[in-house]
Amino acid sequence: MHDVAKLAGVSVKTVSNVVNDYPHIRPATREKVEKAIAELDYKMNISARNLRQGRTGIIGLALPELSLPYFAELADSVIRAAEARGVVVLIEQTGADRQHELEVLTSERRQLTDGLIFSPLALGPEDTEALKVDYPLVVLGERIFGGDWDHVTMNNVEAARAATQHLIDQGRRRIAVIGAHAGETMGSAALRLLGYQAALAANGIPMDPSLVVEGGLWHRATGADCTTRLLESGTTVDAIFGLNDALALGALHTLHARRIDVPGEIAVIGFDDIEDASYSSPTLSTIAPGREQIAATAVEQLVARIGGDGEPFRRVVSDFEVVERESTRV
Amino acid sequence: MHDVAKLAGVSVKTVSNVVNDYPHIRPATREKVEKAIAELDYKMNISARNLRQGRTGIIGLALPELSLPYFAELADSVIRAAEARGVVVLIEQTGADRQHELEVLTSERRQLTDGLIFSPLALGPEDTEALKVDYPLVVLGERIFGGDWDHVTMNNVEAARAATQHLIDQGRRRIAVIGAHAGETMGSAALRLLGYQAALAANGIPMDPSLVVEGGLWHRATGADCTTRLLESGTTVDAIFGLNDALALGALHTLHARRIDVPGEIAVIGFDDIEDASYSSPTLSTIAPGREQIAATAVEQLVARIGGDGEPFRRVVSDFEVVERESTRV
DNA sequence: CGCCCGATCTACAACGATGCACAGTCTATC
DNA sequence: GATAGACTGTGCATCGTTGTAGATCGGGCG
Repeated sequence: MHDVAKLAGVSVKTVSNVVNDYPHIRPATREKVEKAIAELDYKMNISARNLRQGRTGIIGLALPELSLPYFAELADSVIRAAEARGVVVLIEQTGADRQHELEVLTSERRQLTDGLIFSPLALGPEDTEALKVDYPLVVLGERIFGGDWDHVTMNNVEAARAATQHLIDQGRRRIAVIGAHAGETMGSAALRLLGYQAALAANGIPMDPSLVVEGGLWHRATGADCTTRLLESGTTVDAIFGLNDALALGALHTLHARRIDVPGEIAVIGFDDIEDASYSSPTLSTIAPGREQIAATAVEQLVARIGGDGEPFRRVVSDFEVVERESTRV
Repeated sequence: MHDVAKLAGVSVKTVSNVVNDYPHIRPATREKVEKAIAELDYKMNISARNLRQGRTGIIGLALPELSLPYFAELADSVIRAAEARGVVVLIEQTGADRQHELEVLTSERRQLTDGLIFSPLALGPEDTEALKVDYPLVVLGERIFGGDWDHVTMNNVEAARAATQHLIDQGRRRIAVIGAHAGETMGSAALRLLGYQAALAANGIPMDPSLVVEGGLWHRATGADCTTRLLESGTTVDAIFGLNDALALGALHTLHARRIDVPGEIAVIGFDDIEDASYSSPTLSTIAPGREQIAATAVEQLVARIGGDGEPFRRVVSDFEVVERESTRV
């Protein structure tokens, strides 16, 4: 910048003013400076600006792991949304481990980022305190509610109810759920299960515990495994609601292996609308949770906070949609 | 740091020396300083250190898009490998657009990263010059060869030959390829096609142009579309080699929709071994390209360069493996 | 006993940008 | 014609850290 100033015959500060679009500069001066910048191929030193301004232009995104398609697609959307606002994204993987999730909040890396978008999977209501941090934070998902931070989430209960209702509308009555988490009162599993129960109740269908299958990590392998256990339990089933798409895809896998017709014998619906859902065999009906909307809202909110927005903390609930595909099409 | 120094009764520089493990410090002094650090909960200002040292501890990872499972899984591996070496990863998506890929190389963001791991998909040999950059760069993939940079790649020709040979070993003779790129001489498409041709030649099977189906982007939709065109062309087919897994999964989708038995009528093999391949119906045979190894090697090499390694540029070729699953199991 | 050397610590000047206060130079306005 | 107020541009201090050179102190050695 010093060299540019010398070449243009102005002060260093004027060069700074030009690159920062300070309004009161004569066109002639601006032109001189810009010419000098071009001639020397000058690039601003970001580290210096960061030091001076106390900002880095980087936001953190903490999620379980990118191998899970839902999070990969979420990261994709977040990166795009961030780009549109001129910030870049540093991704950290927590592996859905509670300790690791807590570390992310206080890690040295928080120094490097202006704020954090955090999608916890292992934290619970007992970790509320840990989320009271002194930097801008936007929390995604349903693990923890009502704290002093911004929250972008979706209406899990309503969406799960809609998914279940969709199956009921097709005449299914023995609807199993796979991927439940016993004892959980918060979190996607609990909320989606609530929606499932609400739909049954609304239609006067009794809830049968043998149709609720526990399953820890929401991977395909878990879905496949849950389905095997379900079928081998001998209970009657005419539909399966996978609490996410990976589980549902795992279910399709098991059903296919056992030559059970989908949706003829058993209909299947998932949750998340990951890309795979459109390409499985049969294609998977699911809930589209408004991923783009969640990402855009989260980034927008975070950037506003970084910019000093002092509004009260907000909770944004995104829209969802039932997507009907082959796995439930009669 | 100033406050810590005052509290500990030493100079600022001594505090700096302590946190940087400078060897010549009396244990008593070190202890005093560490106590002060703990008491004040002091955290180093990374921006200031970055400015002073001209390093950020961040490496860039430029790839087409995270929605593509192969790249999501690659990013996952790269982030883990980077973490093991104490650096963090900034991901940039190029959308497989040539212009965008060129921009990534000169972007202002390169200031923020100490080096770049770059997986181009649209660049070609004519862009060799653009890759001659003044920061550490490790290139992944097969788009461009033999330049002045480090390269981590896999043996595409051999792997594709092995995949094809696997089909031939099962008695298949009318083996189609989907996802070919006409006119390309470099890049995964061209190399894998070479391997395919080599396998046919080695087994005395004539190459039939009607079995080579063009397809631009290697998405599932493309694979589904290619397969439809292939089947409607009326040519005889008893196996399909998808140049990547997404294409092969798309093919499975179309075959399923048309009620064509896999592998009974048509066997299918892919390339990449993404997680989906284990959970499709039927499960997909494929080539496992040693993703972890590629990621680890790339990060290791980049970090070495950043550390000032001045060795000649290296080209590392990773191992691969044929993974047999249901889609080719007789 | 004096000198040299290593261990230990300190002062100062950077790294490259920007906020602030201030000095001129020009318009409007009365 | 004087004066307030907007335009333009400058110099200096400063963000928090580390490299460099140098000060101080003991101990070993000839």
